[in-house]
Amino acid sequence: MSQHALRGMNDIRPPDISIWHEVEKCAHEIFPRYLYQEIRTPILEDMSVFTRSIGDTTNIVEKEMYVFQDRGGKWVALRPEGTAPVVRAYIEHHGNPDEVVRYYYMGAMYRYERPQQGRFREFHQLGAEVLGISSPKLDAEVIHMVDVFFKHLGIKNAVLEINSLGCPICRPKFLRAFFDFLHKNEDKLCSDCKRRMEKNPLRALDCKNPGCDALTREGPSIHDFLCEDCEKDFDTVLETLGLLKTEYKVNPKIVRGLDYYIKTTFEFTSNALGSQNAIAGGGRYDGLVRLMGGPNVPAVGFAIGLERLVDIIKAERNLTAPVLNRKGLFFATLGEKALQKALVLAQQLRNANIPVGLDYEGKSLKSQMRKADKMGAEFVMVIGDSELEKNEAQLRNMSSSTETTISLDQILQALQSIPA
RNA sequence: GUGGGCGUAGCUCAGCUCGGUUAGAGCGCCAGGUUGUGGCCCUGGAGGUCGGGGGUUCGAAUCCCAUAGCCCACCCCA
Repeated sequence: MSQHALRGMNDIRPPDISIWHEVEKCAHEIFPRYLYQEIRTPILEDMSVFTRSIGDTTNIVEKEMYVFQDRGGKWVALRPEGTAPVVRAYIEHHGNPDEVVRYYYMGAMYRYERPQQGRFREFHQLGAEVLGISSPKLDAEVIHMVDVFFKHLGIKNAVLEINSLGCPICRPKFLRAFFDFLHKNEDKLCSDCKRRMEKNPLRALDCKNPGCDALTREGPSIHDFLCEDCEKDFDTVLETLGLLKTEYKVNPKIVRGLDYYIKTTFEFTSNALGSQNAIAGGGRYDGLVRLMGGPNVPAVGFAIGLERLVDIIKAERNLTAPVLNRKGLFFATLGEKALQKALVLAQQLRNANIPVGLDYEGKSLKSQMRKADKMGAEFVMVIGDSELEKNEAQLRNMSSSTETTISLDQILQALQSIPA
């Protein structure tokens, strides 16, 4: 244990890596159907990209960001989330606010937190942002796309919860009423919520303490304070979700941890995880582009937590044992000449997209057969002196344990003529 | 930042309560059993500063202390 990856940072290796590949492939397949294009932004940004956007009093900015000065003295930060960098890139490259831009991204994010199940200091998000459309129908379509993505991966127990946080016009009225309510009932609140009351009262909605939970359910609801626009838009979102057959649960307690969200907010949760049960979250953030120095452009986005997603996929699949289907070929050679011949033939097969293994050290045939079996080869080609003389080899089918003699010049044809 | 749990082979763990000869098992890995044939089986082998450090003791994986780490939960979030 002399060297260890940093706390909260993990190596992603086989066999898990294949699930990651699957998830990535699925994203590249589905998101472009909705006209999203991939964007890759730097992992490191000027610190202000995040402090200005996420909100000074959020946990992320207050104590979770990896921040340091580079050698030139500039304050930089490892990105703790994906939206702000995408917005920064949007402002940098797109001058026309009438243009609709749709981006998706995936990559590592960093937050200095205490690790626990489903939460790490380096984690990966798959997200998307749409800039330039204010219609709530888009909100619904974005959410629907996430749902489609999950279904495509075979995820069954993801639940969508949705809410409206109101806008800068109506939210302050609610906040005042809610604060008054908390203040009146201060003696019933847990110590954490007493603290939250002053700083960020909305957070009390999120409290899992049974007493606070029951209390805030009795209190004023954001939905009684929504202005006409917000209420109409929220109805449209729900209506459109119905149209698209996406099941949802309205939950007035969905409060997001970043300050820039307005109106529609949503989370997908799963009971297959531990206490970190959110697998995706997002919402509308119409004011952010302006706030970051760009034009006044409406926007919607979301992010999916990939570690958690992979966890769920593993949990849901664990019931069925994986089936090993053999593929590829292993050259079992006897003698230096045969090995040389195999090295050359191996390249031909690899060029034809066939996985090929061989032994370089002149091990016993038994040993080579074991290697072939372990790599999961469908065929083994045995080449020895007698075969070399006749320019042929024994082709062994590892599933049926049958062997045929084939010409060394016709390996490719022979392999390709066998139905997979 | 707060609380609880855990550290012995690549992996999963036994041994620790009641300190005592070369620290074990299963799986995995390598080799042999058939000097030209895999899986099953049999035999053998490699692999461990018992997290690192300090202390008690004739003697510490085992008892004590303090450290770094891992896990889980709170906080918060993906």
